[in-house]
Amino acid sequence: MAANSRLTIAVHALTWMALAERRGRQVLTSEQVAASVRTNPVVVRRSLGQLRQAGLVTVRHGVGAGWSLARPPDEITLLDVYAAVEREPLFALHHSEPNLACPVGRGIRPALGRFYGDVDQALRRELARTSITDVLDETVTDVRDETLETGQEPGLE
Amino acid sequence: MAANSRLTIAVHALTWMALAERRGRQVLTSEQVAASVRTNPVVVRRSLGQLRQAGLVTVRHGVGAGWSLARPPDEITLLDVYAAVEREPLFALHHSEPNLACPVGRGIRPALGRFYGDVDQALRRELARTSITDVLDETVTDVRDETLETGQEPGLE
DNA sequence: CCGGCTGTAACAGAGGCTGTTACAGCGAAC
DNA sequence: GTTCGCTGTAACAGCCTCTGTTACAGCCGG
Repeated sequence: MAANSRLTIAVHALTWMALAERRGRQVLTSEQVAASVRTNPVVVRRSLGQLRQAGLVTVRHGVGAGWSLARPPDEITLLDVYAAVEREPLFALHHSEPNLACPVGRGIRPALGRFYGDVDQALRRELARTSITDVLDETVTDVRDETLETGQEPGLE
Repeated sequence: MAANSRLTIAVHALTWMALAERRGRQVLTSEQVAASVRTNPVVVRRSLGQLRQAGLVTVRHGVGAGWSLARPPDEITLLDVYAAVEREPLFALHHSEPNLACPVGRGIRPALGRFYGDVDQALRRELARTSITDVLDETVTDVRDETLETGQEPGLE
């Protein structure tokens, strides 16, 4: 278990929802998504819950409940997903306050904050360049020949 | 304790070494650096050890031992420090293999790997734009009036 | 040889993430 | 209104990372 795979889980879920939508299935349950990601349905619900709070997906309760995309998948970018799922800044400043008697200790936090802000902006600009549709197209490109043309269903049910 | 502050610690250490160098002190001990960062000397040695492996600093043993910059500080970029200090990729892929019976499960990992690679490149491009000298100048700008002109020493000894 | 500092192992505490169980709540369908 | 399936969420365990700390061997200039 290394870094944090929340962005991957969320994008995987959205990508599969986009594929299902293309095939006319508008609603998926957390269990169906979990079958593709191969994790526990609760993990998927936690992830989709964050996406719901960000307005990227909608949920229906009651019998026949499940999740749907709230927007066309080409209007959902990786930046939207990242912002919904990651709260911590990319780089943390000092955990304990540095020595304010030292010029570096006193001045480095605002300075680093500015540079880190620039890096964060660059990261977000790049994330905004890719949509869920882009991910889906790139994903199925790799498997089109083996699977899609045989009409296989998108995942276990 | 939130995210990871290793980049901050390493940049802080290098920035202070650059300031000390400007003032004619070529060698600093881990304890002197730790006094500015306000952490344990072992933490500093761990961090500087990674920078040494990356060729950014040199170390002297024996009496009068300590650390020096291996290159002029304007030739050390935040990317150099980042590469020396961070090993994990920015975003992790799935911990357990997704369901290969699903087209998304099968194709999404290489697809995401490509998009994540683009993001990583953008991040590194931005990090490469800033040098330790830039950080030092930005840092002392904030405190020049209060401290530098009074000739105060850079940190506790 | 001495003394000071590095290099590194070992360990503890805190916290995050994933995975899991359990259960209350909701609402469409009947 | 009842039923039933799924959501929403709490609670917990296991694992891992990071920071901080102690301890100690190794190195080398004087």
